[in-house]
Amino acid sequence: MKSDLLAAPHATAPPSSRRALIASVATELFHRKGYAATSMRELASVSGIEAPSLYNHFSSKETLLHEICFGMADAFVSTARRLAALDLPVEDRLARAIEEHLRLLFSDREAVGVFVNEWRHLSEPSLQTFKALRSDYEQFFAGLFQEGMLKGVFRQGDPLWLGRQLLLLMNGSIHSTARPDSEALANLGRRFYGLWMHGVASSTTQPD
Amino acid sequence: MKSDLLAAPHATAPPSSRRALIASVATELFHRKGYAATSMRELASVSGIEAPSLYNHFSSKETLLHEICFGMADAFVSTARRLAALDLPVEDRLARAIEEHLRLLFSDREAVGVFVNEWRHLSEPSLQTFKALRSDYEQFFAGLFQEGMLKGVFRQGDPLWLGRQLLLLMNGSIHSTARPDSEALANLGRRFYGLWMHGVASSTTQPD
DNA sequence: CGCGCGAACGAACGATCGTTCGTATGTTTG
DNA sequence: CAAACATACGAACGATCGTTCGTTCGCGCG
Repeated sequence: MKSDLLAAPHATAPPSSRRALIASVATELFHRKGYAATSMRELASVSGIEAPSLYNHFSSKETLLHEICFGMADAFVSTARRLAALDLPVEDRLARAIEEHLRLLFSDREAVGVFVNEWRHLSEPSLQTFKALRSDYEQFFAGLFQEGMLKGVFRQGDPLWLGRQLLLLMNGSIHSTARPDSEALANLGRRFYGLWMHGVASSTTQPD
Repeated sequence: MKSDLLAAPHATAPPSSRRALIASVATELFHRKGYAATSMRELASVSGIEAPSLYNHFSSKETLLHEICFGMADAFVSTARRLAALDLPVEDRLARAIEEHLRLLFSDREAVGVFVNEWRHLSEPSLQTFKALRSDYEQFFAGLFQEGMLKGVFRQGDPLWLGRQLLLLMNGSIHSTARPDSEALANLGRRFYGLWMHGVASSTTQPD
């Protein structure tokens, strides 16, 4: 196995090796048309290559999917591990988690799209492993809410539900067309944080 | 063979005609495996029929998808039209919209799953029409937020963004395993409304 | 120079795809 | 009873699927 170029957060930069080019094209096609609706021949054609040559770089179609999905999953989980170790008030850690999640999300939107929508086409045992990683990441967010509730910073509720909903919300942002620069990204993060913390009601109205 | 006798006392909603049974099975398969990954032969097999016989009821595979997607789209849009005509304070109309959206969502989760995830496999011109219906529905929610902002009930923000995010959030609920009864559904609606209105922060903390 | 090897290709494999055709079998209608 | 119709099926169509095979080409290295 060569270097894991998928982990590097460059979306548009031209990959050096042929292998990385194929992975990048596959990511785009899997995202736009779906895994099942993308054929190896089309992938080859867009890559400027013949279909059999693909198998000099990837042993199967599913290997491509595997690499994309687990590349993103590892990135998310390792980010979560890093954030969990931070010594900050829980609401600040939440803000950081939102910010980092969005940063990762926009570092390669197409890969995230595949990660979010196409993972179900993985076969066992990869599927099990993937779900476990996904659950880890959800648990990290759930843990933030749980801790915040214990400390009285957050209203009571189901922490796992809240974690999943927040992730759902952020992941939906990849559908917005504009590619945000780092400033716009920070703004988006504050927007999510504000919405999640205080909702849409004007501050004059009171909670029930 | 008269296998109709077996089809009578079936699982959730016993479809009267063969046509409805096929549509129901197609919905389940398209939802669980995806449109592209579902073959007509498998659909036939699960329906207890041979593949060519399907074409006595539906003229093509895409016709099935079309019927599922537009069936849900029409239901959502007509509900929105009904709600828009209601003479209620805007925040109450939002609560009702959330409630009705959830009700529709859980009335047929599999169809909603197809509606949300598989519409992109429609071909033109249906695809255009579908997107237009979808946009109508988003605009309805955006309109609620816009009106709420003008009246000072809601904090300032991008109404279309808020509308899309709220829909995204609710649509994600179909992944939860439990089938809620009408009381649990009402609770879920209040949960969404509360979260959306006031966020997760405990009421002692203040917005920035 | 010659040897090995990764990378590319044309051909083609067996499987499966969506769909059509001809036909058989009731059931309804005149 | 006969004509008409809806529904089912087996066979099979052409297309395309993921993948394998045998081969060739070009390059680095002894």
